Amino acid sequence: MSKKKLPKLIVILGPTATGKTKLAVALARKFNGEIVSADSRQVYKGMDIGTGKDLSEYGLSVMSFPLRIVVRGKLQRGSRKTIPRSRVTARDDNFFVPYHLINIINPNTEFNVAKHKKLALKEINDIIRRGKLPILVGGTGLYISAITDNLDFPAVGPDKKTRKKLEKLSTSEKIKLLKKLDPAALKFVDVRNPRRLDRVLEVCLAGYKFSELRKKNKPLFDYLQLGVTFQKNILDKRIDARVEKMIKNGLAEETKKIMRTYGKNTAPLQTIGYKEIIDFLKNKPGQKIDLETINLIKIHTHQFAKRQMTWFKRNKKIKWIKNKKEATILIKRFII
RNA sequence: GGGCAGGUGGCGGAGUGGUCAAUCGCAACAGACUGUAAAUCUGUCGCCUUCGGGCUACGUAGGUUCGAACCCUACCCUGCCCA
Repeated sequence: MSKKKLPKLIVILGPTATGKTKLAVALARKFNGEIVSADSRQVYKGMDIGTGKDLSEYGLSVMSFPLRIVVRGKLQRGSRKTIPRSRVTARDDNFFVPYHLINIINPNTEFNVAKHKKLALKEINDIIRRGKLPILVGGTGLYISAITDNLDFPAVGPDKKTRKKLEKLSTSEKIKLLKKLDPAALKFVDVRNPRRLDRVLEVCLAGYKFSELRKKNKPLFDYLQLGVTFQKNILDKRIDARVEKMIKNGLAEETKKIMRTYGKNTAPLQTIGYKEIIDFLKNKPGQKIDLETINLIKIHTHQFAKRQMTWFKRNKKIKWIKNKKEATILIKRFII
């Protein structure tokens, strides 16, 4: 019952290329909402094409207002005629929807779940304070879970020094060390995954027990999770079309630009779409992206979408919806 | 027409008489996931199975051998070179 007292939060999730943004924007318009992104890559400035940012989906900003006006139902571009303001109406199905946590940092800035959780919480609470409905939208399962499950992150952040030290140890030495520092963690930590093992040791070496720190807290929101997806073969086709579009829109140029300004080893460039292009350019600098590379991007995105679904599938609270109508019905019922 | 190289599991590609249902990579399928998560990692991967094993397989057809993907013969196909 106390759950009813919690502020309401809508979550729109699903694998890549399913039209989450479009749906979320439409729902935001309908329910007076604002969007908070839960996407680990769209936070980066300049990574637009490859992360499928599609900022135009959010509608007309105040700035672009004079360029697209509707007069008697007809759209006029850059009309030079002075139209009395009273006669100008923005297309009321296309007004701007505020979004948050997109384009917030440069690619050379470190980012992670804990940071995202902190920022997202702030944005969500601000939206609630403004009397609007927060809509969390994205495909990064962990980031969403951090908010909905109110994951408790250990006080120790990434530490370069300990990571350097750990580099020198072999896996078996690391396991031995963990056995000594936090034997309970051995039960659930995937020691074959170096990244996981290192992180756990990082926490333990800072004087904590990873097995005790890692827990879920009481929920902060009364949330409704809506999932959008497609049958695998259809989703793959959507992905393919999207990749083609990205290439046409200049993904290669975008990649080069980031490489130039931040260096090709910038962490966020380890993103599907960018990394394949970097590999290609390494072998054939200056050449036009070939079919093989485009195909690789498609395949890697298919695999990514599958991984996303693996994550979402075990979350039984997600209500998988087919369209905006179903979403609307569920939200109406939820926000009463 | 002649010479050379080669035909192996969905693809690439090892193997060159027994320990080969066949290393490995890719794809595919399934899964894990608490500070890199579009990342990272794990399992399965000829067919059947009561999980002991059984069956069919390395271009095709024969042969040698106790035993062949591996040796021999013929044929078919592919690539390169010479006509």
